[in-house]
Amino acid sequence: MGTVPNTESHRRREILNLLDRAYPGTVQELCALSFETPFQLLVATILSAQCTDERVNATTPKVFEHFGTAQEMIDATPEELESLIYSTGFYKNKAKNILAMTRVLLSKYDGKVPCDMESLTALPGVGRKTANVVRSVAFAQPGLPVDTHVGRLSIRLGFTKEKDPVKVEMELLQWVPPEETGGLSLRLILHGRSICLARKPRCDACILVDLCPSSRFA
DNA sequence: ATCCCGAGGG
DNA sequence: CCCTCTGGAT
Repeated sequence: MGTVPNTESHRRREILNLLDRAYPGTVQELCALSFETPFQLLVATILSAQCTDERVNATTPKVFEHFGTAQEMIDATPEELESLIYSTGFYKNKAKNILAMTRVLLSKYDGKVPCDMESLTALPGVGRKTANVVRSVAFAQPGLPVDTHVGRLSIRLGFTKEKDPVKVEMELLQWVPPEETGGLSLRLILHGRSICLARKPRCDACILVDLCPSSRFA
């Protein structure tokens, strides 16, 4: 037989292993958003657009104090919600989307968050990235959120040449084990924020230098 | 100035 | 595919 070792698949596997070691923990532990239910994670993720997790976590306790479930959220007025989430930015869109999304949850899903991709992305204000966060973190389902970091690092690491987030996701799903998709996304985000910066990647401090085709030491 | 776990509309 | 929506931290 003498199967020739697939060096590319080995390289990818080694990158996943190194990321696991550098950023250990379960998907739930790696997710920086604080939440208690799928509904709360969904709201927190909508709020996280162009906003730090830290600010989202400073905001959600006050929101969930009165509007922690779909049944409670439906009673919030747009103005009330807007003022509560104001500091997360895009507050008008976010408030409108959260309320519209809540209405659909109540009318179609008995107030519960669905876990399949089609139902999730059909919700107002819920795109593919948000749906993948909810699936992988709240439901422990396969899901690979591709944000700006995941997209950038995927190109630099030679995982893809695509820039479209959906295409990046599709390519990664072809070889990343389903149970590792959520964790990989979170680890790439953490690595992108701390080391593989958009402007000045800190290759000198990167644990992946030897495996990265874009390293300045490559 | 630039970045922070985006989504919808034209 | 481009634009818009937005405040806060650095």
